[in-house]
Amino acid sequence: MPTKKETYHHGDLRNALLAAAESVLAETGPEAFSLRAVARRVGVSHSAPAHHFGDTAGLLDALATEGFRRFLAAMEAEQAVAGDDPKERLIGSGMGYVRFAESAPALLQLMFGPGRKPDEASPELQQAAGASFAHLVDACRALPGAESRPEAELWADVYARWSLVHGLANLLMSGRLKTAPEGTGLDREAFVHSIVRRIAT
Amino acid sequence: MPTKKETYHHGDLRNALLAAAESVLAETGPEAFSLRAVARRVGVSHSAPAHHFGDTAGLLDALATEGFRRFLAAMEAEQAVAGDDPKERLIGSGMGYVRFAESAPALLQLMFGPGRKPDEASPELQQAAGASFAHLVDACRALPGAESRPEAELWADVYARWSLVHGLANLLMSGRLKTAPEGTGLDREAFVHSIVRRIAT
DNA sequence: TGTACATCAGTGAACGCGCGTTCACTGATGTAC
DNA sequence: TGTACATCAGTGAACGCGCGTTCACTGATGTAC
Repeated sequence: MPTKKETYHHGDLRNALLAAAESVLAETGPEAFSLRAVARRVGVSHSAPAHHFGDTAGLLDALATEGFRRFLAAMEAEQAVAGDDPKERLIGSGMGYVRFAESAPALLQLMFGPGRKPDEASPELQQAAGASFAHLVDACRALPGAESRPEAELWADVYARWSLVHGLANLLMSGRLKTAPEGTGLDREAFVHSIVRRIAT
Repeated sequence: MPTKKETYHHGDLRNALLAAAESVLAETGPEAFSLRAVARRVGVSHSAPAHHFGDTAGLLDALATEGFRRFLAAMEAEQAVAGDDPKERLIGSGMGYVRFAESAPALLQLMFGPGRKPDEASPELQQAAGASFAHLVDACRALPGAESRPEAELWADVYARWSLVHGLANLLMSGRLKTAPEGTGLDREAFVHSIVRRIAT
């Protein structure tokens, strides 16, 4: 009586491979990423991944797609907690963005990093990424007074907010803001929040 | 009579290797980077790079150091052109930041990307990176009214500005802002400038 | 309910490749006398 | 000015390694009758 079902067929190998790929990416970095390393982690033959994803790019593409879905979910969750005020909701989304970056940095790097040009991605990936962008645009357009602003300024607002939060996420991920600067009297979380809050001004 | 001096000794192999490393990084991406590829490009034996840099990490560390120096020079140059007004000078630095990112994206990725944690870098690299950060802080402290702001807000200003410009640079590099959005009536350069300008508000 | 067969999921040996590292070497340069 | 010798810069063959890809295979599952 085996503890696990030790069947020849895995049953959910595709998802297991995705999860393992994320771990490998997080633990060993993108340089050391390989299909064989992923297969090894799942305990499956090294040629199994190709069955599901074709090649490395296929696996990473699928992983990035899943990443964007979780990313959007993280922003929506924090936004929902923030209540009804459009400003607070926008700030909530921003905090969701940053928290996702801290909880899954390797994934965010994969999603936004170089080498994965948006227009070369699979349709699923493009759609998932597009939904995240739409979320941001909606949150900006919901701000009071947004409808009366010129289009050029509105778009500059959108990209400035995106840039700020995206840049902050990257600085945090690359270890450039491990603690709040001395003299602020804030802990890191509060300091980060005080920066993110500026997207709603 | 050979066209070039075909001496056994290269003469300036170290710099030639750095330049080649940058090209390789830019053209084939960090995944395909290898000491052998760099040596090949310079036309030198594959074991020559190890003579100068020890290993891959040593070469990349040296390249990142050079990157930070050029990065700072780019910001200082644009700042100098901007004139005397502290706001305009800050905006100039920001534009220098963004332009450097567009002219040498692979280098900026190397400098700020994951895997090169700042506190594991060589002293030269840390110093070059520190000088760039100091440049930003100085530009912020030179703004009118800066001396009367609370320390916590001043630091939040610094990091918010850095985040915005750094995030914008990354979005540009990853191909997410190839043209200004429709309806803005701006070209890309002007749109980018309208975003960067917000760091001086 | 039983049987035959097609399809699907995963195996594992084999291959060729580019990599980093090592090491004995050789050509060029600088310095001491 | 000439010679000897140490040092430095770069060579190239060899090695072992992990990789992606290929391919004939086998075990499990589903479907038709």
